[in-house]
Amino acid sequence: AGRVAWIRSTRSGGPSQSTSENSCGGRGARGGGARGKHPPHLKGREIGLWYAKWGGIKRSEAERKSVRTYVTSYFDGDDPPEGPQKMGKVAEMEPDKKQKQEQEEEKEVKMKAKVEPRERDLEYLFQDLVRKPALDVELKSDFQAKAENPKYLEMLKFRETLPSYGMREVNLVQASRVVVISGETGCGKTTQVTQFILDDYIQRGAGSLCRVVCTQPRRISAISVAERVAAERAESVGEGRSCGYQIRLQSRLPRKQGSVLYCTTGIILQWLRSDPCLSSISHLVLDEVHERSLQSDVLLAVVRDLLHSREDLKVVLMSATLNAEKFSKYFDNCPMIHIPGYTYPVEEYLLEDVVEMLRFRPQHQDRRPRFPRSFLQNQWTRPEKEAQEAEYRQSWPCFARSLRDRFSDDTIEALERLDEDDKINLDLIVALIRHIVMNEDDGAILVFLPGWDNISGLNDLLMHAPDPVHPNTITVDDVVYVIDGGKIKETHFDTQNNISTMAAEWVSLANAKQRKGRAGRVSPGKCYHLYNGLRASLLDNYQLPEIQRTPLEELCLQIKILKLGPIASFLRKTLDPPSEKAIELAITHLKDLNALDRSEELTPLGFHLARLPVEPHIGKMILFGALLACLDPVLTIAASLSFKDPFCIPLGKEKLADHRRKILSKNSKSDHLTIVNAFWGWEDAKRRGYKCEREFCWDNFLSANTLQMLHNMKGQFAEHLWAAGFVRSKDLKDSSANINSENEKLLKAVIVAGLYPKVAKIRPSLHKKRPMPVKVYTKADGKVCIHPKSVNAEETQFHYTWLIYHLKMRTSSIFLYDCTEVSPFSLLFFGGDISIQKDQEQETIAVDEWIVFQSPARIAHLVKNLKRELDVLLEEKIRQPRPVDWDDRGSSDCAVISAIIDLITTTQVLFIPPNLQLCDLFLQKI
DNA sequence: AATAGAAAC
Repeated sequence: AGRVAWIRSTRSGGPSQSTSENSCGGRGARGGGARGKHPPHLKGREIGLWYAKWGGIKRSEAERKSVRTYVTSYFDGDDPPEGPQKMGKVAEMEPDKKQKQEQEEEKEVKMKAKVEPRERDLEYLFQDLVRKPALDVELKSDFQAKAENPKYLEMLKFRETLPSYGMREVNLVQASRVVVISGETGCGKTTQVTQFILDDYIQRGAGSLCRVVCTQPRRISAISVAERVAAERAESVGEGRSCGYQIRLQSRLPRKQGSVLYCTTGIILQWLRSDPCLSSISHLVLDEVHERSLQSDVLLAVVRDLLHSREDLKVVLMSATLNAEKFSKYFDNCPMIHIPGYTYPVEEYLLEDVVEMLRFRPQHQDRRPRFPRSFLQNQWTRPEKEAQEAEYRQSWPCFARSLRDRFSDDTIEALERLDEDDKINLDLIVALIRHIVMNEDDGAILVFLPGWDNISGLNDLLMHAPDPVHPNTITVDDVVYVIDGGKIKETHFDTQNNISTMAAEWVSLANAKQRKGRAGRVSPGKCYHLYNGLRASLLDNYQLPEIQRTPLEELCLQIKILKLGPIASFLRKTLDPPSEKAIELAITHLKDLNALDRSEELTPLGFHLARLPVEPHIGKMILFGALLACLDPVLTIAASLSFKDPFCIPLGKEKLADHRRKILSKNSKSDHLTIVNAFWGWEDAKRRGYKCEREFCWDNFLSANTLQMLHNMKGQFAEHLWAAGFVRSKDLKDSSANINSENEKLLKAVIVAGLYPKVAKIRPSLHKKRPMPVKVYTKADGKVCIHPKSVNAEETQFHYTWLIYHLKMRTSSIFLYDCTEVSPFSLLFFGGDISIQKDQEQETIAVDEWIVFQSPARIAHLVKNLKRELDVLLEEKIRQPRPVDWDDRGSSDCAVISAIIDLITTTQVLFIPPNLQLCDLFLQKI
């Protein structure tokens, strides 16, 4: 033994990886241009509808109109299928206004109707699984030919050793509409079940009737499983083959009939928008349902309803063994198949065993006076956890007594001491690693720790340890020893205080089992759990499902656009529904955002927000970026907020990385603009060649992979905006969409437009001589902290007293993870409702009665009027998406928007009373 | 003065 590595614990227990192979064009397989082919921006059902109209199928005028209306619900206008409407046509379209209005009304009706009869008539267009006898024959003979293929046979020899292989005869999948297959990692169910289904059809000469889609929770697994399956079939992945994959922005699609597609769960949820019956799928296999991801829980609920209308659809749920029954019950006690897993035996040890074996005696970590445990504990402990802790403390004396006949008194005392401290004892882990290195056989050691601070701490300890044990890279197959720290970081959503939280919690039994399994992949192994027997007996079987731990805004919009019925009644149908309070909070929030109206229907804004693959706030920012012609940088910010920022902070280089970020911020006092600067820098470096790119990333602690992913996501957003009619070109660099892209103040205003009301107030430090960090407050939480990773964390000088942020989370305190300093004007024009007050000789203007500025009433009224005009204009733009015509300075849109942009851009301070110049500016612009 | 993980036609 001599190698050790740790990984941040995750629900799935695996080290995180991300791929972002170049996928410019992701869906590029569909080249446009060829005459008679659908335009490339159409997707799913829209393609079918396009062919229905343009592909020569004859239909009556009335039907044609209805089809068109459906399409126009997103692709507004009567333009030729080559692209979105051209601006030059606007004038000619004027007389059509009345017709447009009718279409609007018809759309309303359609959005409310659950199943539109005419839509059902069109269903056959998507019923792609029409039997093709020639294909059946071809597939069958191909399959028979494989029996001679040495590569295939060699693979088959391996496949036959998998536990799953034994179940290929059990054709319950065909006999029952829903089946739960349970089995542990390594039994091969993910790769084999899909193939058994497909090969069964092929052998029966019905290959063309089979299209298996298998969902995966992670992008990485969708790709690697697809590649594995293709290899087992002695094929390559993709085009025209029997196996392929699709993930966001990247796909290698197999032939449509007689094939297996591996995709991420989100892809299927997107498919449902254009094809609510999944009519082209014969078999839907949902893998890893036991992980209880938000998306898989939602898809389960959708599929359960779908089974009423799709009598021919077969559904397979694949789960770990522990809770397979729960899924069977959810699907009307459907049959279950269990596949025994084969792994090498792993010996398990609990904390008492480890302490006794090492004769470990904890040192007091420091000389701090010891506070009672209850005081040290997180002050926001949830009630369930509180009850569990009470039970633990109550049972401890009895448990300690039971240890006496097997363990020494010193060990029991050590256990009590370890218990006083809520933290993971790193000295114990070092001692255990040393023990394994000295006394056990060779093999890699994998340590599960809940967070960065433990990892960094253990790294330091090991680097300075006298024995030659240093962290190293290991592979899955190297692992023989697993040290399970027993904790896992979990986010929750605290509905009481309306805030997301993250804290280290005890693992679940499922987590512990998964971690243990890592030790027995290639040989017998050992697993050391760093919690005692009493704790082990109190662990939950599973973590709470994600749907109960997360804010629900985005999901609510999805439910609306998928027309799954009233939000609350749909959510109540899920396997473990979220609390009524959480649902209510999300709906209220969406109403405040003007995404839902009073009867919980999508507003025009809500409709566009639901179509964009981002959270509603970020979606709003994207729309404003398009309308205010600063598209490119705003898309960078949006992509980064909805994925992750591109910065890396390597162990031990935190200070340097902070410093480089600060330089990239160019004194903008904005994390968001820092990302924009980094992205532009990267694009520039990339243009100068691969070496420059690498150097730029290295120097600035940037991840090229993440940047590439952000780039691809930006392209996807731009495509959406173009398809919806908000911009003229698909190209996000198009000059008409970027007139204001260099305008820092306007960019900040657009960030406000998107993220409002996530606002914090800065209270400048009063020490004029010695600059002190500022104090920051929010309306709902009182004092909060700027996260140390933010470029504003140590900032002492601000121009304004307001910050806008996106992510706020309660960990050790409440942190704003990202923020941008913003001006009063941006809050006035892009924030909430304005009110004007006059009390005690003081005239003020306030946004949502919290953000208050002093202002002469005359100016306040001007601001309020201008804001009202802006709101009307923006609403109109969103209801009928059209790019702003920046060339026509006389048009009313241009005048109002230009006035506001001028104000935001040119005015340093709002109130220099009495500011005649400012008034003139208003009057002139209005 | 601190950084669980995953995901979108």
